[in-house]
Amino acid sequence: MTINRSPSLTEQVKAHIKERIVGGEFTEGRIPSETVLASALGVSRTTVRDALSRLENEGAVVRRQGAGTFVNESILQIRSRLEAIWSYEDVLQAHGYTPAVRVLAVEEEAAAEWLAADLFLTAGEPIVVIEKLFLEDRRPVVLTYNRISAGIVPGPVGETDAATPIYEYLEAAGGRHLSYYLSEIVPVVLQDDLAAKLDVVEGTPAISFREVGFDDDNRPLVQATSYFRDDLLRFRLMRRKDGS
Amino acid sequence: MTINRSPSLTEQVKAHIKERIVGGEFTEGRIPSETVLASALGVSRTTVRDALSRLENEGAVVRRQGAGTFVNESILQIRSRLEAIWSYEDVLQAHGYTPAVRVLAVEEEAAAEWLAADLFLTAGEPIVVIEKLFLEDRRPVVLTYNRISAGIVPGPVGETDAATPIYEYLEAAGGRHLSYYLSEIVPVVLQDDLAAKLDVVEGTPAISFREVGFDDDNRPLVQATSYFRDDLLRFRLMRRKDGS
DNA sequence: CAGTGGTCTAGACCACTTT
DNA sequence: AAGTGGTCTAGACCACTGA
Repeated sequence: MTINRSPSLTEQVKAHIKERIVGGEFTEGRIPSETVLASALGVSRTTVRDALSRLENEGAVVRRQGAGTFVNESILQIRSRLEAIWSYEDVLQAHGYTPAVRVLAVEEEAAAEWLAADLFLTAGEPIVVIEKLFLEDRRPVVLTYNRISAGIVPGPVGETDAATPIYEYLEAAGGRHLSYYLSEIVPVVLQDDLAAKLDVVEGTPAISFREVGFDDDNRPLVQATSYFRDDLLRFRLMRRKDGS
Repeated sequence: MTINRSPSLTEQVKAHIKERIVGGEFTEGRIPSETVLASALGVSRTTVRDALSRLENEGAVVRRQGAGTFVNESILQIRSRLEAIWSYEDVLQAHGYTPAVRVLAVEEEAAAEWLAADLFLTAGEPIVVIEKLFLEDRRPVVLTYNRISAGIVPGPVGETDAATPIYEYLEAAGGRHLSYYLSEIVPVVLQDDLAAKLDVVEGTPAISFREVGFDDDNRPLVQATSYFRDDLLRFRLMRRKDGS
């Protein structure tokens, strides 16, 4: 491991430790002490602590005062961690599928009441709706509707634009950085249209996300509604006592 | 604000800032700079940074290099943040309900195959199942099944034991500290028994959690399955780019 | 009691945003 | 150019765990 700046030392140390973790180097789950790591890597203990804190936040390790720092085996298995999902293609890939995207529709509409409220617009303003289907090989897994104010992406939205992940597109076309989603988890029963598009029998229960994506300044950028095939993709989550 | 140890300085600084946030003191959303806070509170900048980091992890504030630290208004509204939920009574209270718990059953059973796998037992070992219903005034909102190895709580489980939050009970009766849950989010359609207990018409879609609670040593303590009335309690979540 | 992580300080420099 | 958060150091002491 060669140490230089950018990415930061802390980030490099974090990556280094993570590598050793996934490499299975710490067989009993115990990670070397902070002092040992610091002197081995030639950095201060503070830097090592910073790196370990970030790994702890991700759930990769657990620290116990007086005892040591340990690998969190159970969390490493999870491939679809709800908090960490940003690209459905990545998620499908992590599940061993060969993902594909199909753009079903790109339409301009007038913002409905509820949508206007979500996006801080006034009802009737023009918005763009992108309807996409994510597939593993041939079977549909996720159906998404992204709704963006036409003011954010002035040009017409092409098919290839629509096919790129929404946060990339917002960055490229709108120059806006998608920072976080506020998501609502809603149970639904798939009927008619939705059942047909996801290729399931009518009446199949499914999870639906209704979420709003914000930029760094807490301004809403996009409203998204998604539907998932529970038999092909099931979400997991770590809930910790501290609430992080 | 008087500063003394225990809780730690950092924790006190964090609490202090949080108070001022919820008190609406930072009207434009801007929090004083780290240097200003440090000298005003008579602590080092490191301590202030530590406190702010924790607030950032909770989603309460956002930091932007070169610009400042800002209150995250949107997250403060959320009353049922999925990651932070540990007691359904607290959640119901936060929604303005008057919560109540009703213990429907406490039974001893032999562990089924799937449960044994979840709890690292062998099939057939004795387990205790606690069935509880959480109500707001008179309407049922949450139905939970907690399954614990009988070896963890050797004594018989009384009605009042069962009524206490599961993590408190495990602490008191079993001397085990519940550290985190690994949860699976499953869509279901409420039928028969479940529909009756939650007082909804058959065929109502609902969210269900299937989760396993672990202690600090990554040992499974309890398996829980829960069902929610979507019309009375809907879960929300912040999904950030970094993945924490 | 030795070793671990937790807290805290004071100070330096850097990267970035804003004016 | 001034001010902000981001990184990093070296060192001290404390709280806790485990042998």
